[in-house]
Amino acid sequence: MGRPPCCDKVGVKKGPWTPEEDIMLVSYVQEHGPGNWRAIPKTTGLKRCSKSCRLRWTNYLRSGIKRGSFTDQEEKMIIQLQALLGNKWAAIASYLPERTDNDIKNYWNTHLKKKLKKLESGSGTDQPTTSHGLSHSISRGQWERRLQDNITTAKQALHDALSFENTNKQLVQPSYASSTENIAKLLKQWVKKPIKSEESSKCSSTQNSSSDQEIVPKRETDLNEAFESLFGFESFESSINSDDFSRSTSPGLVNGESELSDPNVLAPLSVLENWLLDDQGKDYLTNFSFDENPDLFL
DNA sequence: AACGCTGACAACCGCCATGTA
DNA sequence: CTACATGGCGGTTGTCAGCGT
Repeated sequence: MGRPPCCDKVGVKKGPWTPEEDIMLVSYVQEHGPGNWRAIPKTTGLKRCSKSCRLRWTNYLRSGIKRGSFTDQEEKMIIQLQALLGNKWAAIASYLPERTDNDIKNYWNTHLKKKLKKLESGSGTDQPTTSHGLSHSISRGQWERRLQDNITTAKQALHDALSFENTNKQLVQPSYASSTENIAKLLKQWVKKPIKSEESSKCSSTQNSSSDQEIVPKRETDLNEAFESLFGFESFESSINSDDFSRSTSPGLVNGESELSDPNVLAPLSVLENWLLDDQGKDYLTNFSFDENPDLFL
């Protein structure tokens, strides 16, 4: 007997989330906190399955999420961590607190994979590589130098990320404290898009006009009002336009909401951190035997 | 202008792990 | 111990905008 679906397929809406749905979800989380996703469709009337709600929240609505292009440092760190951990996107994301695993995964698949491939072919060597990005047919000296480079870069990136996390640990807040700002930001993007689909026109309850020029301002006004009434926004625009918007929230909160206040969850992948951050780690890696540590990367 | 192609990314699906009654 | 509910994760797909022809 297979597992039953997470929710009834009948009557469950799929596809892109509308601002109205986002507002419903955010208001639920504001009230009850994240978790108990199964209860959301029942209590809010949202026609989304619990899983979809959780994903929407963790990937787009929760606080501390940085959108937009990746910095060089982030990119470097992803490459290093991917080489170390493989496609463990959640683990990689735990070192990039402002990015979601989904974002990192997408970025890897769309950008970095190609970039690395290009670099690899551009180097002219075309040497086969292991799953950890190290070439099979290089001399021991070369291998060690490359290893040293990898370690140095990864150490630096990891150190930066961890110090960033640490500096923000004092600022522990409920993670949904600024999710209204997240949704406001999403909303702003949304109102810029002309209505194309039937879906979109349905979800915008008050409009039945035929041109974008009429639709957009009206929708913005309506939703703005809905927003203010829900969250008491004094200045909707100002929060949207805040440059440092995402950093002003609570970065460092990845999956859990009070995780950072829990000392027990501060050390993911501590073995890796040790060898990345301590000089002894280099020796550890050099002498490391996968045969003796079969479970480390599982 | 119309069409097809491609890239980017949001969202879904299926499986697995864990918690609980 | 077992069955079930729930959440988490990684892979994959669907959609849409931008671009070239």
